Amino acid sequence: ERQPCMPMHPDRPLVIKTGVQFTNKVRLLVKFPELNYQLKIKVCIDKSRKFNILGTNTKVMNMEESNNGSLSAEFKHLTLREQRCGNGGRTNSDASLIVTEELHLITFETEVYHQGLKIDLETHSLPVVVISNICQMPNAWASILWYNMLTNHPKNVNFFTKPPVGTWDQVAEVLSWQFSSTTKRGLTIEQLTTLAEKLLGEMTCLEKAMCQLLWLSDHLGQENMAGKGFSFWVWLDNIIDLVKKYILALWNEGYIMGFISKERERAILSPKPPGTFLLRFSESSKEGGITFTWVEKDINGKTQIQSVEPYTKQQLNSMSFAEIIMGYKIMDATNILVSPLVYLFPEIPKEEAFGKYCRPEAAPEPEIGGDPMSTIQPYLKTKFICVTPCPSVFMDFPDCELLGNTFPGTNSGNTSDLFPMSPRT
Amino acid sequence: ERQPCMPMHPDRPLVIKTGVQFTNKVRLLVKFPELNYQLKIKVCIDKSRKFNILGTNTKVMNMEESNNGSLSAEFKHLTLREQRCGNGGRTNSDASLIVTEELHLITFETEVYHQGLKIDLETHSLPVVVISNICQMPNAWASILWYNMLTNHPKNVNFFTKPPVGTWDQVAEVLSWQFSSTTKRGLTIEQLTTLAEKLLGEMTCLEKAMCQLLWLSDHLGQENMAGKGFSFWVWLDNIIDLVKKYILALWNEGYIMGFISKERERAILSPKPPGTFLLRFSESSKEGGITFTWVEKDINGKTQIQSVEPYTKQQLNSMSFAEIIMGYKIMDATNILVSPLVYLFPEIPKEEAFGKYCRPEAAPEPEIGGDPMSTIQPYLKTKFICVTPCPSVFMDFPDCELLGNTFPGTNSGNTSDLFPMSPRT
DNA sequence: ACAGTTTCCCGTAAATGC
DNA sequence: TGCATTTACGGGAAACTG
Repeated sequence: ERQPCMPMHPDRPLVIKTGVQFTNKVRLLVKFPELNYQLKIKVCIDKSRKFNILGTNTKVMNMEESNNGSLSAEFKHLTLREQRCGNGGRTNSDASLIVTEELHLITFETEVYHQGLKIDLETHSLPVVVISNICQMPNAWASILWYNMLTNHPKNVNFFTKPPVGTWDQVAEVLSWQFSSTTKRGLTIEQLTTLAEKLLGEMTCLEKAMCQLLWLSDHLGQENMAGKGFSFWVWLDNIIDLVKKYILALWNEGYIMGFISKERERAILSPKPPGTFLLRFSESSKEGGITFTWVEKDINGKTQIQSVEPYTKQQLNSMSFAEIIMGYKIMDATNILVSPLVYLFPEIPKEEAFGKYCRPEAAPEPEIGGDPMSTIQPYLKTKFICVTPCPSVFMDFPDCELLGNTFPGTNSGNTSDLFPMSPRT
Repeated sequence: ERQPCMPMHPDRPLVIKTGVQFTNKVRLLVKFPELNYQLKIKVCIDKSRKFNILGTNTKVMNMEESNNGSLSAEFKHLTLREQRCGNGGRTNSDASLIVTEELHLITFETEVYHQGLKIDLETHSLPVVVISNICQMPNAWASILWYNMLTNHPKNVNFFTKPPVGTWDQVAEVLSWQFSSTTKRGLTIEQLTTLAEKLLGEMTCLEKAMCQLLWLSDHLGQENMAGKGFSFWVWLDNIIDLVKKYILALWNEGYIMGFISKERERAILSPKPPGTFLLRFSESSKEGGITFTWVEKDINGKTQIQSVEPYTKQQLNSMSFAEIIMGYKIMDATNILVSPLVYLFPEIPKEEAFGKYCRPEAAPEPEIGGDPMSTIQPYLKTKFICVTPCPSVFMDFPDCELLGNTFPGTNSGNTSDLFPMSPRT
């Protein structure tokens, strides 16, 4: 017998969320056709924390048509439920570990009778991490990656009590794979270098290659994320999610530089003509944001590097990023809108890069079912244009006062209705 | 003994969703202090469809401190689960009714021994509707409203096999109450009249008052909603939800006319000066939308009535409606933005009405943690401005072609990344 | 008090049943 | 096949619990 597989989240095997169905399969590697329908397999989970497996947890092995007659048993619709003991609380034997570093084994047990002799057989999955909420996925998945990157041991559930260090090369490969496995593009050397600086701090390339990375609670954890209260993995996962759900085509095209430090950004943009811009991810936002940075000349002819506040999934829901780029305008003192974005770095005209990803402008057209006799106009189509007003034109928004009060958080919506500011008199 | 109460959704008692906790309470109206801790109550549900009650379903009555010593038992953390029978399928005795019209009774049973005589006592809740998904709530709640509007019968579970008709006056009161019970404002006569026209078609006021409304499958159901595939109740519920979550303050102020026909809108706006506008709900969108309609003069001096495509919750998430109103612009042929909105009907300057609900403009400010030595600019704040470009300036968006292809649905997001249009050559 | 963790449950999407 | 209904589960928020 041998290693079973453990799909759940399609892209995140070996992480199981309580209450969510998972599937797994055992195969008998040695062929014993005569045992067809003879082996009854039982799935269990280790007892370090008390989980119950719900669903049909015993099954008889049978021959796979597809796989040249080897015996297998597939368990579907299994779920895990934590058994809170009477007095409550976690029944964790190793309370020193946080949940996402706690490793568990799914075991498969059976008995074979051979020449009157009972033989107990047992095999198990690779270590799995059990989570209770999807928000634990990024860290759980990081644990799976770290384990499989650094050991071939099939069942070292105490791996994280003393996690081994990894080299930057190993980490870089794994990071790039997070992108290449779910999009058409992995990470470039430049992108990886930016991430390395984030994780390792400033050092030379040679040093980086030699450097050994520590696990979560150290370099990859909260501490190195400048006390922002979320781990590197959470930050990166949200970016991967942003890429997959909102800007996949642009990412696949290679239009998104993404990971680039502000210093390097300035260095490569400064020599470029005004209007040259690049796209990069927000470094500070946990939820994953993307922004553009461009070169322009100020009134004195001095080169300026500008960025807009990063766009989040929230905003990308009502407008695609390509459309935001194409439509973005700066409002000048005479209320004229001009786009500061002309060439995607190095020198691709923005229309060439993003035009094809914009939906066509809808021409005004009578509303369906509208009364042809009436002269009521059809609905006017609205374009949300992202505009950055120049300070000199704030007077165009008469009642919106110009306060120093900057609230850098994202636009959280409806609170202004619930907590109206006091009216001015 | 008497009627228990049945909270679940705070505002929607008597609707229970399977798998969601609910609470109920029985009180003994006659005082028998000597029975304290003597009466064991059991909760059950009728057997018309087979539901199981999960949770602690027996409890002993005890004295309430708060309620001058009457006996009561409160059941918390109860949930309902449908027991699918072996062969699958609904075990509904009355298959003619749709789920949201199927009424069930929660019963409370107990036994009293009095002078050696066993007395079975039983009471029950008002009829409840059991749903399995929250999307069934609007129709389920409508059933509860209809039942309680038209009968005092405590347990007529077959009510909807032959639902009685209601008068418009009754319906109007209930509709208004849907607003007044969760906001500070019910419906005006004008708003109710619009709804009446929607439900009853064109008729005089006198006729309306006399008119009797039929239940769901007839006037209040899909049919009268012009084959749009959703019931009046779903439409109205989404509007109530929109009001509560996104425009509560504006609603409470009475700024939202909301329910007004396009004809009446034209009639009241036409005599008004250009720039006069009103706010009304979308009539065609299931998800609840709100738009503004204004008067303007075209180049020939002719009065025009214009509306924008309604804003949905999706869009109101990233920008409050007050801000949308304040910022909305029409782009003229010279790229100048002008606001067509000046006076909220009848003649309230828009700044006076909506200014206080706009968040203050944030002045540009260095990013926290930014390097003071560098000349990298802080993030520029973005304002999403809703702009309606005039046809003559479509050339300002060079690669967004002007096609006749109008897609009236809401902006569903990221599809443009997944299904890019083919590039032009 | 507080942080790590789990539970609750809406709302969308998919699956299922009739 | 199509429609009615249920199930699945991510994600935000509240509740829990040492």
